[in-house]
Amino acid sequence: MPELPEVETVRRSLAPALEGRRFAHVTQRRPDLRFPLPERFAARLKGRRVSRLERRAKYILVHLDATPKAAEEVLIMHLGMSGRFTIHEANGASAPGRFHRGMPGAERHDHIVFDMEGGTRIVYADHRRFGFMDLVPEAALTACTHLAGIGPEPLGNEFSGPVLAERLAGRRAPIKAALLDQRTVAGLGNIYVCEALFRAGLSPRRIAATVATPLRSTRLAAAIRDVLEEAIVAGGSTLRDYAHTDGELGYFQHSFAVYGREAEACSKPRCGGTVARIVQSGRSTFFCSSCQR
DNA sequence: CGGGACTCCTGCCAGC
DNA sequence: TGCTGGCAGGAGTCCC
Repeated sequence: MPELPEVETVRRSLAPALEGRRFAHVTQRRPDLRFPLPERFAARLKGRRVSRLERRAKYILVHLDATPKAAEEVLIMHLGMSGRFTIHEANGASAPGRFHRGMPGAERHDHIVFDMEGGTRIVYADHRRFGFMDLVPEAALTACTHLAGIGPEPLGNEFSGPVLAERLAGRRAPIKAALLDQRTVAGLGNIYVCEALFRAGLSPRRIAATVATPLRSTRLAAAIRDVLEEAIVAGGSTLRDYAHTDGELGYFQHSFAVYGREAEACSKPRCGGTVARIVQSGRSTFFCSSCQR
């Protein structure tokens, strides 16, 4: 399940294959992913030159140059939970590990194929089809339905304890739910919320507004930033469906302190607690009730 | 408007 | 061995 570190890892590996290049041909193998693809999606991309790739929250933004007929546009891509890109270079060397998980017939889920000038082929596969793509005018990007209202980037300069405190003030939801809400902070998902709350020593059940103190919000903001930065360095986490564009796996999952560790001893020195699993708003939450308060 | 429940989809795995 | 049911979860929609 790609969260910010996984999406950032994908963005970085796609960038050299896309930036400065044109789409020679785009093959759309079904009319929709999670949502219908835009009208004439493949035709509108053909011939367009990519200026740069950017990430916002869990979205990859592919900026397209203007043409005589069209203004600058942005291809918005969201991986959902099982979206995966693989890059196949023109020399015939296809990405190793394409079917590394022994997925017979996986090509059934290859929904979009981007052929770039120069011969590089980028395949988007998404067997659960929770991902989606959209094409919007550059001028309308920040106001578009996907991005409007999304909170600050946790790795950006605009994110800090006071900023987080302001966004949690008055919120009656559990802090776990508030952090999963992309309007609070951009890019967090179930895993990194659990890990950040553990590092900050805060209970996931705590009412969000009670975290809006200088001490707690500063501690939590730092924990969020630290865990995301460490995960990016590790190439993200690989669970179930996520893999890099070359089929390689991230390895941050080995660094999880609580996620997926139900009934294990808390890793905090001298804590002595046990990792518990509870369900909050239909999602598993892992935490140590001994040192997370 | 905030918050929670429900929904989409498919693969995988535990349990019978 | 083969089937079934539960689970995984990002984010949109709907309802209170």
